[in-house]
Amino acid sequence: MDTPPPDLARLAYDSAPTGIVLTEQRVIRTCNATFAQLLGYQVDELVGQSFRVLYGSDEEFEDIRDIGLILLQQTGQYIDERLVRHRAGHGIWCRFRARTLVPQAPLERVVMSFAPINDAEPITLSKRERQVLELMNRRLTSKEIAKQLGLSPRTIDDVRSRLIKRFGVRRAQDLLGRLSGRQG
Amino acid sequence: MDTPPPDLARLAYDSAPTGIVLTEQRVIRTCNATFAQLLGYQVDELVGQSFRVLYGSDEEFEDIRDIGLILLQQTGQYIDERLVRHRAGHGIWCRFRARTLVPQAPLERVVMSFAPINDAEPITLSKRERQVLELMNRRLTSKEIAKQLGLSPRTIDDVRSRLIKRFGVRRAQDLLGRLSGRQG
DNA sequence: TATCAATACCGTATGAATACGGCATGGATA
DNA sequence: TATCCATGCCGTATTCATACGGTATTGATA
Repeated sequence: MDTPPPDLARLAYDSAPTGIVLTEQRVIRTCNATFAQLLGYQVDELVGQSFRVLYGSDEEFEDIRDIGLILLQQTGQYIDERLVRHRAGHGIWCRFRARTLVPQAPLERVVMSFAPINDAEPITLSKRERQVLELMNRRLTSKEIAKQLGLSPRTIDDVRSRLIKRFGVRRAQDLLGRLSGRQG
Repeated sequence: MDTPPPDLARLAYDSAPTGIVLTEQRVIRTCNATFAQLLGYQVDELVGQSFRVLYGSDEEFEDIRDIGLILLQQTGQYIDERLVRHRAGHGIWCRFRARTLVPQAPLERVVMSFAPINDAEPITLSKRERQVLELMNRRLTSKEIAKQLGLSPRTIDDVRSRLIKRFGVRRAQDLLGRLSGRQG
């Protein structure tokens, strides 16, 4: 093709599956379309706004003695689940991640992501299931996995058959194809 | 200041807390720095690569009879948890989201996000806890919340006191400030 | 053929989360 | 003062996930 290449990074940013926002001193400097749409706004309605608009009314917005801020300072990032307010008034539960670009002054410049929590996610694994699948992925047998995790081989079989039933596949191996392999 | 403004959208994209990738026909066209770093690469090592590099070795990469692909076609998006392979060989469990930009041909252009799953996330709420917190956020009393959810008022108290203990706050109201209010 | 792995189906025991009850206390407010 | 609400502490019952045991079947493979 001879058409100029589109700005794919910009496209990826705007249509990312999670909302992304960059704030400076709590003021929104940029956000992607996904984020604006999530909350019922247009991007240009949000840019320049205080982050406060996303939250419940009369919280003491300046109170910063907060777990989040401390972790942000110490580790550079912070994760939780939080309720953000849609323009229409209702709340939306999101998995929230924040990363500061200036650890010395955590709020100076922060990039955040918001992913709506779907209470009926079709695919959710327990910690144990993830452990077993990871070792299955390395072609270990039940016995070997059991030894690694300090469990009975029988228990590994349990985990496997649970997964088989839950996801309706024939062999647990299929899950590896499904969860780690193809598509997308 | 007189310095030209930085490209904040670009900055937000690259330093977003979640990895973001755009593929065309399974070939990576762009990804952010977070994604590359998550897997142990430089961005320019990944651009142009087949998405296959991220996954286990000899999976039949072309087999597309997949839950994911069907949902991607039907709903435009797909979410699961999956294991991606770090350059160093070990697996990383990620919460995976895909959104296709061309529903008629789902793989034509896909934007995905990868957020590492931390098994010891300090803040995780159950569905019930989210429901109760959301209604608390609207200043409803236990009785009112109970009526809304079809539960005993006593049970709402339970949920509240569980939350109070778990997060070490004095009043459940504090959680609203913490989970929905300040910071970031 | 003999062996081993994965699967299927039969159990049981434990622990955690959830839902509920009673009751006592402290604080706000009508 | 009387009432209502949130909280704390004492219970109990149910459900589900997890972990484990035995045993039988199938399929690959040494």
